[in-house]
Parts: sequence; C-alpha cells; structure tokens
Amino acid sequence: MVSARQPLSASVKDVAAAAGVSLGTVSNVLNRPDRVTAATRERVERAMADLGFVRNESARSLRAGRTRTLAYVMLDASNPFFTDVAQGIERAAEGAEMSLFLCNSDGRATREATHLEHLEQQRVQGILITPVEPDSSLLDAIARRGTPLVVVDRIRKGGEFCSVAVDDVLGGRLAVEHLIDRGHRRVAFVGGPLSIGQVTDRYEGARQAWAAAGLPEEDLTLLAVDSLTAASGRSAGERLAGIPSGRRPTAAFCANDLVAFGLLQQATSVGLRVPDQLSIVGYDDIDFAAAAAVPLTSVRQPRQELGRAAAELVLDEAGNPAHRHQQVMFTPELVARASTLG
Amino acid sequence: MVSARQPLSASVKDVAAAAGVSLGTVSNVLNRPDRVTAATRERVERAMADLGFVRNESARSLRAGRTRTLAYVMLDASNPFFTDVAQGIERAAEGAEMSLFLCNSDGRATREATHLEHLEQQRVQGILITPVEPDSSLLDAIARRGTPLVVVDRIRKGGEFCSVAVDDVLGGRLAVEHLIDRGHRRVAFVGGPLSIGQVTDRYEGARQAWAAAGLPEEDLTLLAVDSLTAASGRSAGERLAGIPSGRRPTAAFCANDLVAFGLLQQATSVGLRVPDQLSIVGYDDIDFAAAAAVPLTSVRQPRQELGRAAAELVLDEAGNPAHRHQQVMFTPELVARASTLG
DNA sequence: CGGTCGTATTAAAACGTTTCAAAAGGAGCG
DNA sequence: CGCTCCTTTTGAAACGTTTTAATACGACCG
Repeated sequence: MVSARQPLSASVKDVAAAAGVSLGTVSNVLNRPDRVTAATRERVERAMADLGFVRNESARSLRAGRTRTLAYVMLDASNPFFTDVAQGIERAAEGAEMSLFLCNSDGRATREATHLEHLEQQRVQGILITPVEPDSSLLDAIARRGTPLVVVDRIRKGGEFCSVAVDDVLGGRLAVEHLIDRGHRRVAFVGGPLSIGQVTDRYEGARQAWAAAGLPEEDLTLLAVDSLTAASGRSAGERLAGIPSGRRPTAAFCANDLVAFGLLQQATSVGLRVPDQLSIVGYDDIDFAAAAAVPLTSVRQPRQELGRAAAELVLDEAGNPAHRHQQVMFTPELVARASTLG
Repeated sequence: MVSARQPLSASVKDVAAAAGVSLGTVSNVLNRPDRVTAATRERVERAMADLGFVRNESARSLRAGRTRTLAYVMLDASNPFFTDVAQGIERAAEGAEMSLFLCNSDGRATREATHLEHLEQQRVQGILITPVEPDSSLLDAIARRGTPLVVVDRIRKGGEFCSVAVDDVLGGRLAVEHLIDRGHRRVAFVGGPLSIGQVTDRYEGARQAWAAAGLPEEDLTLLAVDSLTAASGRSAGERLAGIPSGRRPTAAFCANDLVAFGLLQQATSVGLRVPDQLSIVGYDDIDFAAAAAVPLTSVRQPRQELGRAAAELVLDEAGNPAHRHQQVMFTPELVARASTLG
C-alpha cells in the first residue's frame, strides 16, 4: 500500500522504526542483503515499499565520498556528430553501471563554465568534454583538483588529462586529395571560426594536400564563416555564387556536414548544379549526409568509437591507481558520393 | 598559488583553518557575503583559492534539502526533434539559474527506469520526460512521491502531473488532407510501433481526414515498422516498391522525418521518382527536412516552445505552492515542399 | 551447564554543508 | 565609565546515509 503524496520524506530512520529494527539494519538490507536474515529483510523491504522510501543520493555520496555518475559536456547537441559520440559514451557508461548526464554548452564558454562548475561540485566520477576552447586553463584546474577528465575530439598534449580525437589534418588531406584526383584546380575551404582547432586542422590538411600536388597556393581559397551551422553554409554559398564563374572554385571542402548542407541548399537554389558546377565535400559523415539532396561526399569519423574510447579512459582514471594519461588518435576515412562524382 | 594534485579534498573546515576564522564564517562568505566584513571575506576567498576549495554539492543539498538541477530524459537523442526540445528546456533552465542534465533512454524502458531511479535519488528539482510508455505507473509513483514531473510530447489526462504536447491527431489530419488535395487516392501510413502514442495519434488523424473525404478505408494502407528511424524507412521503402505499380500507394505519410528520409532514399535508389511516382510527407520538420534529396513536405511542431513550456511548468510546480497541474496542447502546421509538389 | 564461536543486529561516529541561537566586539550615548 | 544596541563572528546541531566496532543471541561442544 502506497500512501498519497508523501513528499520524498521517508528516511532510513523512518523505515527502521516502521520495521522495528535499527537503522543500521536497514542500511544492511540496502548494501549487504546477505548479512541480514530473510525474515527481517522482508519486513524491512515491506516497510520501504509502504513508506515510498527513496535513497537519498546526496547523503550516500557524501558519506561514500564518490558518486556513480559520468558527465559529457557537448559542444553542440544539435549536431548529430556529437549525439553519436554521446551514444558511444552512454554504452560504455551503462556497461560500468554508471549514469551518464549530458550537458550542452552550445558553443558558449560561459555556459560551459557553469556546467563544469556544477559537475565538479557534484563530485561526478568523471567529466568528458568537447570544449569550446581546449587550451582553457579551466580544464587543467579541474584535472589538477582531482576529477578525472577526458577531452573528446581534440588532442591536447602535455596536459594533465587524456584526450581522444580523430586525425583532422589527415581528414583534410583526404578530402582535398580526392578533389584534386577528380580534377579540381580551384577549391574553397569553407569553415570557421579559425579559433576552433578542428577547423584549423582540417584546413591545414587541405593545404598540405594542395602543396603536395604542387598547386598554386592562391587557388585554395579560405571562405571563413563564423559558426559550423547550415546557416553559415548558406551564407558561404551566397558569397561563392557571387564570384564570376571563370574564377569561382569548382569545389568546396566544408569543415563539417552541417555547413556542407547549407552550402548545398544555397547553391542549388541559385541554380548552381552540384556536382557539375560545384562539387562539395563535407566532414563527419553524419547519417543525413547520404540522404542529402545530392548525397554528400564526406570524411567519416568513428563517432561511437570515439565516445567509447573516451569513456574507457575516464573510467580507468577513476578506478585504476596506475592510470597513465594518454592521447588516442583515430583515423578518418573518405566516403565518396554523388556530390563529387560528376 | 595552487598546489599540485590536491584531490578535491579541501573542506570548509580547512578553509576556515587556513583563513583563521570559524567554519560558520566561511559559510557566510559563500552564502551571505554581505554579512561579512570586507577584510575577512577577502582573507577567506584567498584561502579558498589557495586550497582549491570546491563546494561539495552533496553536503550542500543534503542540508538544504534540495538541488539546483533539472533533468530531461530524452526518448532518442539522435533525433533532432528531441535535441531541439532540449534546447528550449535548456534556455528556460538557464533563465531560472538551474543546471539541466540530459539523459537518453534511447527508447528502452529499462534504461529509462534506471535514469529515473537515479534522478529521484539525486533529488533533482524536477524531471522532464518524453517517456517510452507514458502510461507507466512509474511516472505516477515518482510524481506522487513528490518530484515535480512533466511529460513532454504526450498528453496524459488525469495524471498527477503536467503534460505538454502538440496535437498529433490534427497533424496527421493536416498531412493527409494535403495529400488528398493533391489528388492522391491511395496512401500509405508508415510508422510504428503502434504502442507509441505519437504514432497512433498521427495515424488516427490520417484516418479521420480520409474518412472525412469519403474515401474507402482500404485505400489508406498501414505500413507498420518497428522503430522511427531511417533504417525502418528504408525497409518500408522496399516493401512499398514491391507492390505492383497499379496497386501501389501514390503517396506515403511517415510518422516522422527520419522514417521519411529512409523511405526517400530507398525509393530513389530503386528508381521510384519522388514526388511523381511517390509523394512523401514527413513529420517534425527537422532542419534537415528542407535539405533532403527531395526537400521534404513535413508537419512542423513548435519544438523549442514545447520545451520552454514544459520547463516553465516544472519550475512552477517546484516553486509555487498554488501550482495546478495542466495539460498544454500546441498546434502543428504543414510545410509543403517538393516531395509532394509534383 | 559453562564456555566458545559464529551470526544477526545495534549504536555511534563520520562525511561537509547550512543555519540559528548565542557570544563577542565596537560604537554611540548618557 | 557603564549601558544599550548593532554588526560581525562563533559554536553546535542537523541533514540521511554508510561503516565499524561492539553487543546480543543462539547453537554447538565438551
């Protein structure tokens, strides 16, 4: 029998009183059920059900000194890339009987800082984060104070924490090598802001491939945008369409798929045929890439793997005294589709 | 000066000792800085910085009896619809100076139950949830025990909690009325599982529109799939393509955009022209809908609004003793695009 | 029947905060 | 100089759990 609206009040003490045992026995039922006789255990469990007892995790973790929680602070929850990473983390967390809390910084350093502060105060067992600014001393401070922390999708050498990423320079190289192979001699890199490491790395890879092919530097244009969203892609598309066709790049390499989507939409809407007049390469190979107006050539990253690896590192740091920080780098892969295959 | 690797150990007591004041004073600096003289406040703050003091939220909320946290248990974090809802919640939470934790049940009742159990134990200030099974007694039990709870994207009348949703029956009607207007007389509804209320409501709306137009019941086919994913959409596409063209539906109304994407992909790949041979209507109008291979006609829901409204209700319940449970229903809207405009 | 041993239960301490009543300082005033 | 009245600071209690050492209780054995 459950009573109505008993606002989460029953404590171990109440249960003990109701069951006619001591408070310690109730705790034993909860934590070492084998040490308690079947009859009393039953009586206690009955009392817990009657009173609607719910363990108070604050008290539990205060006493225990640790929680059963992991958290992932996402850079952009509306980007499927990050939700896939999160899913990889979730699976690993579940395997370790941990709860995973997702926080979204939405690309804003202030919101990120707030989340981090709360998480640290909550004494979560580990923090995974794709940071707005990976060089922020905030991260070092947190790691130094003792919360296991792993940076996801960015490598940070020499830090006091692990990091896991995919080789973005290589990814950029793959993308542009592909375009060069397809005969393109004027290419635009569309991405930004340049303060984001993922962007600069992919750009760097693009430039390496360009240089390696002996092509003139000025024919690899940088088309800077201020966020990695479809809206930015559309604005880049406008600028691109405004260039006279004789000088216009014949292909664009976008820093992620969302930008590529926007660019594709805009280009199509002003009558630029993709891939004939403009080839497009995206990055991430999110599930939607294959379903785009023109199926998108993209650089695939092992998203779930990335998450899983990160979770394993943070769990290792939390549980293994012999833990050593490490930097794990995955390899991306080009997936060619119609947007570059005229 | 920050010492190296002082694992989150400094407590209020340590700070007090370092600053040469009592523990109560440190607490005052933290909670009522105006009641403490500038000089001592400075001294205490200095000590906190030196020791790397981080407030222990477990102890704080144990004593205070409540937390500053909201949680949203998402049905499917990889569906952009839900991340947009989450963004609406996040904005509202931020306005109320609350942290928002996102949990992903991934459509599994067991994982959902685990998350709910942890959240209740954590004494979060409120739970928002798009449940796997809205009629589950688990939800009632939680509400009855006193944690404010709001069901998102589903209406549940007579419950002990608020709910917020969009009129799915109307949405289904809009979609099918549109198809009838465009001249379609054989239509398939693609969705499932039928245990999901959103699916049955949209189907119900479709049937209402069909009946209202006086069309024969058997010409509105149900194409059941077992999840609302692109993969399911592709399998439905195979089945659809297998029907001889004389009897094949000329249009499909999909229970959400992900299914519509899959269907579109599959149809295109077997040479069915969209919209000429098969028109498609999706549901949710996620951002990718407009960027699809054939831009997708879809039923738009006020996603962020939905989240914001839900968050406001849960905050009201948490803070306002005069709170009354209510059911809020939003109105959807059809957005016509190329996938139905031959 | 006394002693020993093993099991089941209990009582008390501890975790790190917040809060509240009480004490300690000072300032102002007669 | 003594008194009152503020303001600032202090000390102790309380939040709900877990844990550990101690106790109670039988049972078994000699």
